[in-house]
Amino acid sequence: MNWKEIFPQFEPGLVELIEKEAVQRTFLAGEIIMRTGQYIKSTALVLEGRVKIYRENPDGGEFLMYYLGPGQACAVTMICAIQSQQSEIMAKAEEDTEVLMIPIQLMDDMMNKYKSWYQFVIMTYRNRFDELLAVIDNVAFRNMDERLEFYLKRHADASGKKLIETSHQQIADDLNSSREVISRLLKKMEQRNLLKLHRNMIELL
Amino acid sequence: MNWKEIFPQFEPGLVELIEKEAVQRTFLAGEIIMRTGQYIKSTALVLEGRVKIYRENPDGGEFLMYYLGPGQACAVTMICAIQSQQSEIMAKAEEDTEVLMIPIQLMDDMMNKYKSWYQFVIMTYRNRFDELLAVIDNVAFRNMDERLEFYLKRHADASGKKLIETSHQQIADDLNSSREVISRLLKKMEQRNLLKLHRNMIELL
DNA sequence: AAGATGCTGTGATTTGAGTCACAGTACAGC
DNA sequence: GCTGTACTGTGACTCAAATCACAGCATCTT
Repeated sequence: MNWKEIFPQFEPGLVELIEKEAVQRTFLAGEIIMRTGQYIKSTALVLEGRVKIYRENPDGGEFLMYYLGPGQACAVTMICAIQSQQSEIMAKAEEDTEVLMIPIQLMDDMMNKYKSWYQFVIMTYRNRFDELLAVIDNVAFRNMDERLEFYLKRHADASGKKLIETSHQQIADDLNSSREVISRLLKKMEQRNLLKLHRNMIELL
Repeated sequence: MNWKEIFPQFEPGLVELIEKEAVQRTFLAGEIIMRTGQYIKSTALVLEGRVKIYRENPDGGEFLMYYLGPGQACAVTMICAIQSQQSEIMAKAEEDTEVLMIPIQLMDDMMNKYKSWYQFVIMTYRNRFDELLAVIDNVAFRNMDERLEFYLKRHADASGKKLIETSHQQIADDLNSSREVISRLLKKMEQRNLLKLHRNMIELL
């Protein structure tokens, strides 16, 4: 997988620098990329696969914030990286995932020298900020059924598939709800012909 | 009110530029500084007073995200400013408030030229991001009583006073709850000797 | 002073969602 | 095949919070 095709907007000097200094790394599905409280030493750009950014709650739930796909980067990593601070969130590979790790020491210099990097960082901030706003909207204003619909839609968008391979329990964790509630709501959606339920799989219609 | 004392970290060249190009403006308590969907033409730095950043919900509530005090700036304004995009949030003066308005055309240049500005912007991003994470934690994981306690504490911190001058209805709006629920919870807190209730005023103990 | 308006307190009821209990089903491994 | 494990479906119950209904107060207006 050639990262230059995924980030075509980067200017030549920047490409060279990344070529020289960055490390490409693979995470297997389920592997934790970053955990709460961990110190950050590099910024991660996603090349392939899907990364789940979530917040761990006191009693074990994994409250989903958003997914990162190819061409995206974690805003938290960037901000933390710049100030070498601790992260407040968890990142996990949902599928086998390739990332490009850029050491934080380079960040300052890159921001100053390469306009295309600077713009990429700003765009990343804005997009992640907007995603957080959407999450807040959902938990603050919507009922579980609406949140579930939103969740399924986003999952499909992020993976590009109509088939969502996951258990009801996993969805409940992501939404900080309970399995029974999700099962019931899914059943209702099936009756409304919005989807079809299978074992470990939901088929959107 | 001299803004240079509030932003002592700004370097001389930057101070000069702001002196020349920025406009100082006063908003009266209750005045809307920015509304959802509005196009942004300048970034606002708070000099004095307090600005409430909130999200309007479909049926009229004002869901509180955070307050901005002297020395702080709105991250959303900055991000939107840089890309001249629409805002997703509302900003309102909670008290009479002085702000310094910096035209967006200058942003790019300032980011490139002045390290102190660049650092200020990055710091602002990070702080606001963290506040949003805290908001998500609260609505996702906490019950109303805990959220109310957090709300009162934050209000006191932001205003620097032990007296919170507001109605139960206003608190309910900020937390996207209902007046009766808040009244009852406040009563319970009063019985636990955490505060004392007055008309349009809550006294923290 | 009388009335109007807005704020607060409190019971009764409803509702969305979480919890408990348990049954049925699909699949993996032996 | 049989068996254990993980996933799913459903009824019954509980609980937090929203809603409804109203009454008492404080403050302002005229």
